[in-house]
Amino acid sequence: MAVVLRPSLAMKLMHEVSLALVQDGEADLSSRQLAILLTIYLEPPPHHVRDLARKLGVTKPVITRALDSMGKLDLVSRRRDENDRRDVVIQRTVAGALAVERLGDLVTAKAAALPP
Amino acid sequence: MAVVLRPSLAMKLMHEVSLALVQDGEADLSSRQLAILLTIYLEPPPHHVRDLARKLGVTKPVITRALDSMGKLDLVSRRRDENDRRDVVIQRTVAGALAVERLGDLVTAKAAALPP
DNA sequence: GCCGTTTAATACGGGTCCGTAACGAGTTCC
DNA sequence: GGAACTCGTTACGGACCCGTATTAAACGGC
Repeated sequence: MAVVLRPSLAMKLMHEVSLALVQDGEADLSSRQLAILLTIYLEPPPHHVRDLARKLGVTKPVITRALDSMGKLDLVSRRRDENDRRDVVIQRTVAGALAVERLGDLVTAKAAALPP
Repeated sequence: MAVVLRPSLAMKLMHEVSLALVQDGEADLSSRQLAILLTIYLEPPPHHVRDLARKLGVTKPVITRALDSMGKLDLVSRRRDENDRRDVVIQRTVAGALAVERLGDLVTAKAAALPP
């Protein structure tokens, strides 16, 4: 079995988390950027633009631009694949790993503070 | 006690939920809009523009515009307060309640499917 | 070597959202 | 009744994101 979470508590949790993310005004990631970031850090590498586009059901330019934005924030980085130089391998960064870890801690804390 | 959720599981949960929201391509709400929507539906009324702006730490035009957008989607509605006609009271709608409920069900389902 | 395929990136036009500033309507206090 | 204030909205210029279409580089079969 896994995590037991009634819908009313799930909504409360989403509320607390979304409020906290908006209030600190830090990240400012779009929902797609967040989905991309979490995929990169939670699923096993290697990650390519085409895979992310297919997985999220969006076009490749969406991924390219999101990587540009998150790259500026040092949340991800890119490297040419030397075996097939058409490919770009998306890599994790220390700052990105920290940001994902902080998000996990935030959700955990909000979940622990929920009423019974 | 409340919901026990290790950080690694919390991140997995966020990942699943954000992926599902992006993939179905339905709602397309910004993070601020989501925070506003959940506040309206999970905290006791009445809700006013100024309160939401203060709670989220954003300016009032942000709230006005978010209510415009979500009003077009029939997720919220507005009404003048007859006691003080400067005030606008933000009201829930059936479609909005359904959307919030669906989100709660989604999070619940993803949580239940998490590994132990 | 050549041509078709695949990859990521870029150009473009359109839409949305932002914060600051200004605004009109309504209330309060004297 | 008039000044000061509060409330929500709108105007504006700038930034970001989107999907389609196009591009340039690289690969692979022949």
